[in-house]
Amino acid sequence: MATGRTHRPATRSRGIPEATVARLPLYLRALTALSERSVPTVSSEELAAAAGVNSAKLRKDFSYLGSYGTRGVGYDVEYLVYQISRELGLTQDWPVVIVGIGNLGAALANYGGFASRGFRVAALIDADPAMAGKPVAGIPVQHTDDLEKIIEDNGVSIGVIATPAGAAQQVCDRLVAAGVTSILNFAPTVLAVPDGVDVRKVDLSIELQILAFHEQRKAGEEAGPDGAAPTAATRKESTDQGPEGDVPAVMPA
Amino acid sequence: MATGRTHRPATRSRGIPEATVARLPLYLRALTALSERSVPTVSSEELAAAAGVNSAKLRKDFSYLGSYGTRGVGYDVEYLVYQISRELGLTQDWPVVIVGIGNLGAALANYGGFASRGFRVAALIDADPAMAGKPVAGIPVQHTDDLEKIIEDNGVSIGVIATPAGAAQQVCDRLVAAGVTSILNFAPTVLAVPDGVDVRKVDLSIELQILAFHEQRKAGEEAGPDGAAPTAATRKESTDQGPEGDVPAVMPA
DNA sequence: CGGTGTGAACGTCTTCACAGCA
DNA sequence: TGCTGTGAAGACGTTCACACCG
Repeated sequence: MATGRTHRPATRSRGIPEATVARLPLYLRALTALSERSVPTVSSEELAAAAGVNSAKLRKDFSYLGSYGTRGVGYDVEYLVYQISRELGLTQDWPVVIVGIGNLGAALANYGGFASRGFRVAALIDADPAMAGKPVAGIPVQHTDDLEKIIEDNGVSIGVIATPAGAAQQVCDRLVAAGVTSILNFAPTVLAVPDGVDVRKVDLSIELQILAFHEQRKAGEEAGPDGAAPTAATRKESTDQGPEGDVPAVMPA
Repeated sequence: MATGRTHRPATRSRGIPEATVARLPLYLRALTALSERSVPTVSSEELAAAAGVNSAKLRKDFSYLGSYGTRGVGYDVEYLVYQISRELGLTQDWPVVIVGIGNLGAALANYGGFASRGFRVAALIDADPAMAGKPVAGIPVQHTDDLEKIIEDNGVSIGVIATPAGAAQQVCDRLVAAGVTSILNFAPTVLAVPDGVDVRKVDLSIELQILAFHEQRKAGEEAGPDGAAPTAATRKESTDQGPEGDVPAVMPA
C-alpha cells in the first residue's frame, strides 16, 4: 500500500480519468466482437448497450481520447479498436509471469483472454519443487529460486500473484526488486510496495461479501418497517454497481 | 424512498454509500487478523494501515455504521468484527452454486475464503456429462440439467458463473429464472438481467489491461517530454493515477 | 492528552441537454 | 436530420481540520 502519502496537488487536464481507463477494456471487448462480425460502424447508443454502460458516459469517455467519431453516423469500428488498443498499450507485447501455480494460477495460465490482448505468459513460477518442469497450459513450471533470473531474462514488468496469502508479500518484494512495476494480486492480502509500483487486487471473497450485503438488504426490504412494496420501480434503477470496475473493483477489485 | 431523497436521521440508517460497502470486507479481513492475534483494540490509524486505506476514510466509513469507537482509545476489535459481519450479512449462511467447473471453477470451489466467511458451496454444476459425479473440492459435480432443482432445493440466491463466455448469458437466465438474485460473473460477457438482480463481474484480462495502461505511461515518461507520441500530440501529461489503494505520483522534474 | 466523529471543502464521476457538424 | 462532442449541473466520494469526549 505504499505508505508514502502522495498527494496530488491539482489536476492537469490532459490525463484520462481513471474511471474512463477502467472502462476502455470493456469498450474494446465490445468493439472486437463487432469487428469479428464485420460491422463497419456503431453509434454510441449501440456500443454502449453492448458494453453495458449508458451512451452519455461512453461519449464522454471517448471525448478524452480525441474526436474519433463522425457526427450523424457513429464510430468506425476498426479505427476505434486501434485507437483504444494503442491508448491501453496493447499494441505492444507484455510478457507476464504468474507466480503460484495452484488451481487459480493454472486457470490463469489457461485463460485465453490474456494471449488475445497482447499479454504473453512468459513463465510460470511455483515454490513447490515437485511442480518444477511440469507443463501447465503448455508452459513448464519453474522454481521460485530462479524468479529474479526469469524476470530479467524476459524483461517482465507485469507480475501476477496467485500464491497463498502468506507468501504474497515475500513474492511481491522479490518481483519488485527484480524490476516488476505492475502487480495483479489475487492473494487476500494488502501488499506494501514502493512508490512507482502499481498494484491491482482481485479478491474473490470480497466480491461475494458485497453481493451478500445487497442480498441481505433485498430480503430485509420485503418485510420492511414502512410496509412499502419494494419491487422494482420503488427503488431507483439500482442493481447497477456491476459494470464498475473497481474498484472494486474489483476485486479488488 | 422515492426520488432518492433519503435523508439520514443520524444513526442506524440503511443508506451506506456503495464505496463504503466495498471497503467493509477489507476492514473485516484486517480485523479478523487482529482478532486472531488477540489484539483487544485498534486505533483508526493502525487499522487503516492494515487495510491499506487512510484513517480519515476509515473513520468516515465507520461513522455510517454507527458510533462504535471510544474516543481517546480506538475500536474494540471483537465488537467491530461482529458489527461489520452483521452489516454485510455474514452472520447468516449463504448457499452458493458455482456453474462451470473448468480450471477457474475448480479454483473457486477450492478457495478457502468462501467457506470462512459464511458462504457455503451448495453445489457445483457443469454442462459436461463426463464431469458429472466427479468430486471437485470434495463436492460431486452435477449436470446442468438439474440446475433449477438444485437452486430450489438448496434455497440458493447467489450464483457464480465461471463458464466460457458463450454459455454465460444462458446460464444466467436459468439461474435468475430459478430464483437467484445475485450473480458473480467471471465470464468476459456483459450479462443482461432483470431489475432486482445484482451482478458483479470479475474480469481477469480487464485488470491486466488497466495495468498495461499505467505501465505504458511509466515507460513513456522515462523517455522525457519529447518522447515519441505516435499520433496524438496531446499525450505525455502525467497525473499518474494508481488503481487502488495508494498511488505513485510520478512527477516531471 | 489522544483519538473518534463529523461538518465543510474539495475533487472526481455521471448525467443532462443542446450546440454544432457530417 | 441524426448523432457526436462537450459545457454545465449535479451526485458521489475523499480529505481536511477541529470540536468533542473518554
